Amino acid sequence: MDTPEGPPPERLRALPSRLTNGAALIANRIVDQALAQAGVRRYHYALLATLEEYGPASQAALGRRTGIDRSDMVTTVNDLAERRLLERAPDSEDRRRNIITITPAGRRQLANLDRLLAAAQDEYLAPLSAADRQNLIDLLTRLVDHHGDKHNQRAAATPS
Amino acid sequence: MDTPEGPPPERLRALPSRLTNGAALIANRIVDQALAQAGVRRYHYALLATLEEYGPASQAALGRRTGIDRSDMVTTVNDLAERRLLERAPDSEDRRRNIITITPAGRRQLANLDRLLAAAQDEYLAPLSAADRQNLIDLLTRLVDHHGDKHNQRAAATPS
DNA sequence: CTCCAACATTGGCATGACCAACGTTGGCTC
DNA sequence: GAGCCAACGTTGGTCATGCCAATGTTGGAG
Repeated sequence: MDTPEGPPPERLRALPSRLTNGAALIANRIVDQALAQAGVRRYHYALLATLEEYGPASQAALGRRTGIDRSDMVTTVNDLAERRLLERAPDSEDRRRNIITITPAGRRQLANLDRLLAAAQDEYLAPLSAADRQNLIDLLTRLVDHHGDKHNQRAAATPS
Repeated sequence: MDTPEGPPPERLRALPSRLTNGAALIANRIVDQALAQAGVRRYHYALLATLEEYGPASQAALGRRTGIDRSDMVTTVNDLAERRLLERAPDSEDRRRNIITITPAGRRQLANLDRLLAAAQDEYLAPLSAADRQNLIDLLTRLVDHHGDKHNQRAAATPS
């Protein structure tokens, strides 16, 4: 028949911000789907990965490192604590704090998630060669670093 | 104390999906802020730009070209019609359709938005050279194209 | 004339990324 | 010590985005 649709307008296709957002949509969809196989969402993975990498920490500190808001951190910790993937214990030295510790089960789940996530990255980056992928990572890293992690750049530039 | 925080874990920093998402967050924030100066959001710009580029069309067709969902299109058209930036008229030849047409005021606003948006892109891409920018655009375009616009690839690959 | 497809519209939903307020606790300064 | 401010965890919101489902209408194909 005729041509019911045309492709998106050039004006929009050329917009870097729009391209970035489109790619993010795709990446997030793939990643979410992968993590969903383990009944987990992105926040959960980020938290577990940070815990294993840095060791036990307070919720606030974890929030700063992952970029997760304090309030969202509460929910995330709740979820994972229910499943015994981590433990929340009051800090004896500072009773304002909860010390979050990853459990052995948490580590096992994390290993599983790493596997799922690696496959997801691969699917996302499928059309790119290894060199292209590194190139993309470099470019995006420069963008992200330049704009300081969100609007959180307090400790980033200000020594004290 | 000194620095209670460390940077985000390497595991997360290296994740392309996460980098992409981070960049998208930044880009969207900058763009939203720019468009807000004209009291407009991304959907509004996308619609106006598509209208000027392709001429009058039905809401459904515009939705397909912009990637805006039909239901969201209704709201977007409502917004812009209220401000007389476009006109919604029933199609005399197919009474199911509304033909959306950009107005002169709409074109003027669009020109204004283009200006704001160009500045926003520039801010977003600030740390990258011209070559880097083109490189990034190419890479992202390949990603987006490969994954077919979202999960909409009905006409894209499937004949019938 | 029937049946199905496309359309516009309403209403909803989940998520992500936020912000504000609260009560508690720690640490600092007077 | 008393008072004050900062940090903490928690609750309870907000807002836009990207979606999906159901409805009623209209067109067109058979």
